[in-house]
Amino acid sequence: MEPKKRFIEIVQQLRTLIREEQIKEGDKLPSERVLSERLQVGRSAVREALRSLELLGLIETKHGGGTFLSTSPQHKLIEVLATFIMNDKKSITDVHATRLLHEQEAIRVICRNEKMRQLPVWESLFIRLEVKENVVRKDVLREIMIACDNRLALRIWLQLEAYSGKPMYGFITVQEKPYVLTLVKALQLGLEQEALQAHLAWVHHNTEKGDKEHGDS
Amino acid sequence: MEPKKRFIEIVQQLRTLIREEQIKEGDKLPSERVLSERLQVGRSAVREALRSLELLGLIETKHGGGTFLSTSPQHKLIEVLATFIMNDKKSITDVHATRLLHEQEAIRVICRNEKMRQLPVWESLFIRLEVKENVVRKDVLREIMIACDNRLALRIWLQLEAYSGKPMYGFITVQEKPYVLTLVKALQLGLEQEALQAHLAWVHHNTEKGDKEHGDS
DNA sequence: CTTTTAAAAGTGGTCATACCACTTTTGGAG
DNA sequence: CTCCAAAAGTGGTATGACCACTTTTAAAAG
Repeated sequence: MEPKKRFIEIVQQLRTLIREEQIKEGDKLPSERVLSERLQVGRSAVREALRSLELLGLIETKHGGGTFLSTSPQHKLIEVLATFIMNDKKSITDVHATRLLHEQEAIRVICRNEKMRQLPVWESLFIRLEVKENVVRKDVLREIMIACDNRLALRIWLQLEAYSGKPMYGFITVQEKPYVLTLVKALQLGLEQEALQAHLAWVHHNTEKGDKEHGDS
Repeated sequence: MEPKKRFIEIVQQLRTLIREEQIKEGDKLPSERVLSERLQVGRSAVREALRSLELLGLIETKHGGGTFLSTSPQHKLIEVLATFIMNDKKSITDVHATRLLHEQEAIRVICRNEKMRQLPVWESLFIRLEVKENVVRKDVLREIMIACDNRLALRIWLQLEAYSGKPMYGFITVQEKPYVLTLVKALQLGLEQEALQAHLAWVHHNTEKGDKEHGDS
């Protein structure tokens, strides 16, 4: 085997430390200076490892505040990829297509798995939609990605989602609500084709119209 | 907008520099010291940007040799992800499932696109397989991923593939050749279901038997 | 006592320097 | 010309010093 990169080792050590220290999501990590002493490496080496984790959205850093385990992953990964290898408009298309790809597969997986279909989250979503509560688009899709139980795919999707921009953060409008309701219902019943179709129709509806609203900062 | 992270800016500057300097894949980039002077930032800042690009497989660094634009992307991304957020055996399962997901979608896209189906690469592959030439498994799948023309998905797949390990680098055996031939032929003819099925059967065949051979270092 | 506010300590961000390990280039010996 | 050792170049790491910003602390004001 080729010799491991240094910062990969440090990442592994950080992982062990986090587990031993029982550091949970949102908690503060030891400072860079403390870490460099604990791990017996220079601060610059620690920073390179932390930078990698930040790029993947696994940690968040606040200037002057500290380093924290991420709660809701904010990555920079796709942003770097996009600015670096993609020049033209095709970047947006690719991100969109790749995101859709993951969502469609998740729907397939869920439809074919009885336990996933019976998760209470679907009933909960259905009620929230029917009761005219404002539901953010992203939330529905995130639940789907979470349900299909592939943490790696979830990570990738979260990164794609964050780069998809504002439309994902908008509320579900009255016009598009039928698509979502159909999607959720079809998911519960395991109607794969219907669910896939509803999802596509929904996404298509959103991309046709240029929504500008978005929920939170 | 929130103020951009420093290393993101530097990544963009690097991109501009690479374009202006006409640096192509495989070419050497200016040294870290030169870059830090050209961009008027510290060497550590340059290194953080370069580390990000390396993590994404966009550049390769050789200790004592220099920094080069990647020809065939070498990740580290999935490795970091896997070692950090995945503890148990499920990591391997997730990587595998996610890779399959991308391959299946690529097959669907190709089958539904006439131009992609008519690419000469399929005929070429078919001949190479029939003539008993040794063909590496990874190569077939990579051609498929390339053909479907989603650079982002291709990047992600390449990273997943690299983490999938040795089986991908093995040669296609006589036993599994029928699956591959069926897959390629079905691709050309646009027989979506048959292609998907052949692909699954092939992968299943490979994961059942534990191949140890692998082609190059 | 509580509230307010300014100083101090802590932390990430950046730069500069020095040194090490390794590779590439160079130039002289044969 | 070939071969090989020295020199130069380059990435890798550690250290120290600042800066900008946040959090904590403690003194001052009410």
